[in-house]
Amino acid sequence: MDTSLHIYNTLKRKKEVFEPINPPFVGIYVCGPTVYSDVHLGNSRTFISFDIIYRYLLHLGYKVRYVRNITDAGHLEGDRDEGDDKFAKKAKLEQLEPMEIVQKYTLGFHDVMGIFNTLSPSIEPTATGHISEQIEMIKEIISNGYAYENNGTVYFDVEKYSKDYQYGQLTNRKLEDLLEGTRELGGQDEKKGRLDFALWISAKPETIMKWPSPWGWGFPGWHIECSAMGKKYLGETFDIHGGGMDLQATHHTNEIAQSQACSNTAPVKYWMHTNMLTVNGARMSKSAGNGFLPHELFTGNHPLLERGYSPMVVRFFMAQSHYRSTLDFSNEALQAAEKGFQKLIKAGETLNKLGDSSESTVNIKELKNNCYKAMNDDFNTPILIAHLFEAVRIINSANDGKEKLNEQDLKDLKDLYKTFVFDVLGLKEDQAQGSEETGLTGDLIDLILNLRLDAKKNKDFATSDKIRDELTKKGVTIKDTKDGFEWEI
RNA sequence: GGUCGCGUGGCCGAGUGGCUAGGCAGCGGUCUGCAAAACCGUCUACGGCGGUUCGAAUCCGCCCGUGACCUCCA
Repeated sequence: MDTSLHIYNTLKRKKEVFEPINPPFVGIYVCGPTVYSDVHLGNSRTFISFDIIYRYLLHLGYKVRYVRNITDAGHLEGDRDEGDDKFAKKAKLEQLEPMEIVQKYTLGFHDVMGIFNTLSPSIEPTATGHISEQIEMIKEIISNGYAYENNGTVYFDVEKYSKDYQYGQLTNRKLEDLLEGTRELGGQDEKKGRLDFALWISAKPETIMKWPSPWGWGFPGWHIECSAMGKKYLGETFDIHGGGMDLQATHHTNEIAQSQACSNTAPVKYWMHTNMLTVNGARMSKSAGNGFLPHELFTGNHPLLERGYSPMVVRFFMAQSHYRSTLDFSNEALQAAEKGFQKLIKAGETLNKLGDSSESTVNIKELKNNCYKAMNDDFNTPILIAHLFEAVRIINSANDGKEKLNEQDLKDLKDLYKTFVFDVLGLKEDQAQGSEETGLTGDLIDLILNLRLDAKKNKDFATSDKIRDELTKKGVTIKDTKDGFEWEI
């Protein structure tokens, strides 16, 4: 059986065996957020997906350099390559400095990533911190003849480039088709070709964020930052480049073009794209106005939500679908995920209390192999989770005395949980709302439940049920066991 | 209009040319004073019409529906 890791490569439109360029090192670049507004849940999905990919690569023993940029300049609205970028516009709106906008939403982004238990990237470079690298790259592209300057703005010459390379290879599009689908030029445009995009944009007198360049004061185009920073930290050709599927046709296509035009090498060996989060079948996006913010989800403070869901439930919910599939968002689906997540975590707690047996009625080795098989097949987390629920069944059955686990089984199961549930899927126990209770409250609940136990022994069920009902109303869940009770808030 | 996808049981969501993922919900049972939890069993689907095949939900064709991208968006 082939046990090597397979990755679906957008460039080839098929799964390929993953062979790093310089093993054991792996370079991975993921397009990070544009920090001019709060990240919504759809954005989060991409970063959670790549967090699991990063974690699995680490688990396999690769020395991974994970680069995820922060776009803090140069991102224009619309297709007009003029005027202020998103940060300056937002700054005017909120009456702040552009860099205050950047700071505010960068911190917010990191906060959300922390809440979702994602690992920090190895390097998190910013566009504004790499202006000179971008300028150098643009100069190189111009001298290679694939870009031209007009009134202080530099455009990438797509038609020229297409004579030597395949421009639309990532999305399998032909130049003629692309040209057909593009709208007419506005008239006062300075571009030669309608597909040409800006590498450097000349500043207007009122532009706030601008830098000096060989072409005068200006700011970089959006696509060049990722090419420049990927090259700087991971080399001219690196292993994996990831991002959302919406970036495929434009951003990543242009990244490839820039790198080819600059260095005459393909920048990336494996392109990976995560699919969109949808709401009622339509893509969640900023512009559509159907975005959920993470904190709205946690608190339930949103018109479409009946109540809140914890960050780990959301993470589990996302891991239950494959990263290349769309995932639809609904109360019902979240509730199902919540139940499943709790079952998984509770079984993990039960596992720690199990005693071993001299015999074994289960096959943990096979289970473990199945888990690896699932992850090796293009990070198939839903299949992994299906296998983990087999572990749940085994644990709970053993707890009921219906399966027998020997010492090795217990060790292997604990190891399985640590590896896949916690290290790879990146799940952790939710902070129960009541976990910060003082010991006194817990003692009091124990006291009350001990009184209830006495009532039960005396067959005074009216009293025992009353106590249970009242405590349930207060949010304390009671489970009777053979000779006692368990409770949680 | 062009490119690329998708259509799976009540819901979410994998996968596969024959061996009926998984979670949630439902139903029946075991356990329990009753619950809860847990376990066992049950329900067993692949848009429509053709074709290839011993055999297709899985491959091919057509049709219908739906989505993404082609314009900023993870």
